[in-house]
Amino acid sequence: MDQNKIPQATAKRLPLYYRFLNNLQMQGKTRVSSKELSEAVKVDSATIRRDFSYFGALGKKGYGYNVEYLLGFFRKTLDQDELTEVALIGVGNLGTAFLNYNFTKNNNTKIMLAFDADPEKVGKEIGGVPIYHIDDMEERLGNVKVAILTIPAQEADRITERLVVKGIKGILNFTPARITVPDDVRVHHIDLAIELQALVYFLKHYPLEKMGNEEENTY
Amino acid sequence: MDQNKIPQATAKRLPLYYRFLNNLQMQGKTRVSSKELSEAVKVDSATIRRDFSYFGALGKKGYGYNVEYLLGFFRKTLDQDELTEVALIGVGNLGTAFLNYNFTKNNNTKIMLAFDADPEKVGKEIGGVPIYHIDDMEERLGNVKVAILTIPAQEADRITERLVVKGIKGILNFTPARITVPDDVRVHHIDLAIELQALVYFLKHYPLEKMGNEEENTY
DNA sequence: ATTAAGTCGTGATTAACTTCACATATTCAC
DNA sequence: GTGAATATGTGAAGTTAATCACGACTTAAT
Ligand SMILES: NC(=O)c1ccc[n+]([C@@H]2O[C@H](COP(=O)([O-])OP(=O)(O)OC[C@H]3O[C@@H](n4cnc5c(N)ncnc54)[C@H](O)[C@@H]3O)[C@@H](O)[C@H]2O)c1
Ligand SMILES: NC(=O)c1ccc[n+]([C@@H]2O[C@H](COP(=O)([O-])OP(=O)(O)OC[C@H]3O[C@@H](n4cnc5c(N)ncnc54)[C@H](O)[C@@H]3O)[C@@H](O)[C@H]2O)c1
Repeated sequence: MDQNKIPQATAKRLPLYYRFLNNLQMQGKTRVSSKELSEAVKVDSATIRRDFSYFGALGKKGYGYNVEYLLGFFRKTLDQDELTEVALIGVGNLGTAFLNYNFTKNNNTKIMLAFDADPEKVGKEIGGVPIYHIDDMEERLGNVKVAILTIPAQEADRITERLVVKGIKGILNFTPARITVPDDVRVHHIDLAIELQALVYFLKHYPLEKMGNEEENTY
Repeated sequence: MDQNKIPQATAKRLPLYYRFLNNLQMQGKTRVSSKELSEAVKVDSATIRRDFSYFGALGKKGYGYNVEYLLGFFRKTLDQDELTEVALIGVGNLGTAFLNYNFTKNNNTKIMLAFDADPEKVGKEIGGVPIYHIDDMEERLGNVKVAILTIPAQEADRITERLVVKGIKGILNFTPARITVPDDVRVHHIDLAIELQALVYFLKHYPLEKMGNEEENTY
């Protein structure tokens, strides 16, 4: 691909920058510095300049960055004009929340369909998204390449296997199960129970100083 | 604190190890190697051995680790016997999901109370957790030190300010807002829209190889 | 007792990312 | 114009974490 040299850490921050630049533009601001951006998104200003520099010289010394220009640049870079269709598997507590939300704000992703094993749920719609039976998954999935997994952990391996066979390439996994996939399938785990436990652990074992800020408090 | 030298990356994996060791014990296994663990939690076996080694020599060469012993050790290290009380702010789509779930499995954290601004919700219970009005937050919060934030983004700064004044030390922030806190308060951002966008970005710009696995597919 | 297989713990290395610090360029007020 | 203020882009240094690779020890089988 074009820019394979961009660090993954940078790539993960791009949507954040993009979102904030959109806010700025809606407020009518035409210009922004890395320092301003830094305060808003809580990322060190040097890191922001470094991140931007991977794409070339986007700013002007002594001036900063032009919001309009930067926004246009990121719109292209982040493929904001192409819609990526997503499937959601498991319409329980979490799945329902995601369907209602559906990542509507300024996004290039949309949950198009959902699956569940519960006949009570099948046939209904939530947030405009139709819910089909899990048995019909293969025939309904079509060309969708990204799935959100919000089923019970013990179902995760079986369903993942089926998703992979059907050609899914990206999975956002909310189950505690560490699923096994071939090398060409990307899985991002979001393990909410662990996030909470880790936060508690850090609070007890890594106390922060009121002043001094040696230790960063977000990461 | 006792073990301030443990890398943050290691600390974040501890709950994961702990959970899997629990599973092993329930299956009646008495012994486990770093290789087996590695396959289950998808962390390199050398990394696992290094992680454990920060706590001393927990294993035996040629044998592996004793499940019972390791589990006992981590129970203490992760303070699994102390309950950390948590408050949830904003009982909407996400908040409701968390209340129903309430991190019940083998956990040392519990959502004790919730707050919302909507009079329809106030006075009810979800998953056994009482919902109070946000106006009563200060008087109800008591000594709770950890909060989960699931309110609309534009409310985030105002509520955060109040939480900080009341003495909250850890916030799990699900809003897209990058909240501002003093140095002694720890915030973990979980930005679900960005996680999805980042996954899509990686799929398009960092294609993985079917074989070879140069690039790790989870992180 | 000897040997082969298994596994840990860790020094050394490599890799990824962040932050410092400053030369350089631009803007703005007067 | 001129000078002060501003802010980028980046080489260099620093930080953190992942991985390699192997000596040392354990187990179990013959
Ligand atoms: N809700 C939370 O706050 C929370 C927090 C942390 C982790 N999780 C994890 O997220 C996952 C979902 O959690 P939840 O609270 O939404 O659970 P849930 O039980 O409310 O929902 C699971 C849904 O999956 C459906 N399902 C079951 N088997 C299925 C199958 N084979 N195919 C398709 N659908 C199937 C069920 O009918 C149900 O609707 C779980 O793995 C859970 O551990 C949830
Ligand atoms: N639901 C999702 O899938 C999802 C995904 C990504 C991000 N988020 C973010 O998570 C947050 C919550 O999302 P949601 O879908 O649950 O929203 P929601 O609108 O369903 O719920 C928000 C809740 O907060 C309450 N509230 C509003 N102002 C309040 C105040 N001042 N004090 C206390 N309570 C107040 C509302 O009454 C409502 O119950 C939002 O910031 C959203 O951007 C949600």
